[in-house]
Amino acid sequence: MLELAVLGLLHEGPMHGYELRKQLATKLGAIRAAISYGSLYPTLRRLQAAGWITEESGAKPGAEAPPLTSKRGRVVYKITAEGKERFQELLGNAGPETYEDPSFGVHFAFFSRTDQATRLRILEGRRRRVEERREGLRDALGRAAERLDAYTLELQRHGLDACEREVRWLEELIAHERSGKPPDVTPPTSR
Amino acid sequence: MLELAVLGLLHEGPMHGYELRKQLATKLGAIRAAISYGSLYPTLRRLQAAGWITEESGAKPGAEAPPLTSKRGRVVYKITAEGKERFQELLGNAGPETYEDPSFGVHFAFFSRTDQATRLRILEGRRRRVEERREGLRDALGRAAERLDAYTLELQRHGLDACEREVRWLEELIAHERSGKPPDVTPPTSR
DNA sequence: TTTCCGATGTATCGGCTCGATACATCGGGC
DNA sequence: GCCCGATGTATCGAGCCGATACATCGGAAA
Repeated sequence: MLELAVLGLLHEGPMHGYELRKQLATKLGAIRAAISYGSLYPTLRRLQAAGWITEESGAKPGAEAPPLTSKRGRVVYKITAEGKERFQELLGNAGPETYEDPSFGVHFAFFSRTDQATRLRILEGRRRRVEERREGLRDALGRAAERLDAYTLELQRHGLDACEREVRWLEELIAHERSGKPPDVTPPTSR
Repeated sequence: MLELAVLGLLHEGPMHGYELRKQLATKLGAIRAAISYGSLYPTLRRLQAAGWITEESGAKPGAEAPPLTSKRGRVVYKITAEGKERFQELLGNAGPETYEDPSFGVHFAFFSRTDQATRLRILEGRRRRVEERREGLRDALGRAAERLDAYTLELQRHGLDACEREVRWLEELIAHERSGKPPDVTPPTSR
């Protein structure tokens, strides 16, 4: 999940870890408040070991040359050609078949880099999963209503409401997507 | 998080792992579809090592005596007195200060075993966290609106909507809680 | 001026949870 | 008699998190 997000951000330009985390926070702010460094740095290692990204030690040879920090300078990461391929591959793969799947949000956040057919496939997959969960909650509210206390039932109702709302949201997105007109997408400094 | 849920369920009677997972699925259905065995069994080990629960090997000395399974019979877990104390302690502790905190739902699901003051404290804590997240998303939508593409913005809007909805839900619950009248709580076979 | 603090920055560690997998039994339908 | 789905216990590797450590830098307060 982080793999996709990191590749997606580095696709827009080289960055060091701290900056990556901040960008992640705004780009994925709707999914998760912030990414832990305990996840980020190991992910960067994995990506580097796999050859998807490379490390460029801080001091650029260009304009502002002074090595910004004396000891252990900032490490700038850059996506490779293989990394871009990997990114496209990950964009197409739907996440696991669970409702709690956090990767849907990541996929969605990078929809402006995804072709319409894939967008539709991902949206419909998500809809199916949310619908399944919705049915499960409806059953639970109907079947075992007497065996659960009022608070638990209230929680289920709230969960059911959230599911119904998300399904409607997805329906709108799917309809909009099918209508051919992709929304006014302004790809962020797409290069 | 699982610790609280398992203690809460075993509080209502002894159970073996498989049954525990099923009960968990209905009780926490609004939080998480199902709990992985890869989480459940290690949790049972931890609880047992800490002395919160004990293991009663399957065959009861009572009526249906035949050892239900020949090899490796089902293992029935039972909460201890210390376990009940621990459960009450956990009920009072609010989870971490994050929005994604899954333990809020678990706390809520066991509200019928919680005193009203604690219920209010937990609800207000949750409200504060969701409000903070809501403000963060509002800022992001206002401030960096031009720097993000249409899909990312749509995702943020949906997240913001969910936050506002949850705050309203919490407001209602808090008002109801403050009005003194605890909802028609029917504690499930409280013993 | 010195001191202190918050932002910037990299990194590890233990612990929890997940999905996949393995293995075994039981009851019922074909 | 056979197979299959539900029941049942259990482990493994991997991902992610929160806590923690350490270090620098600019500016505000003292």
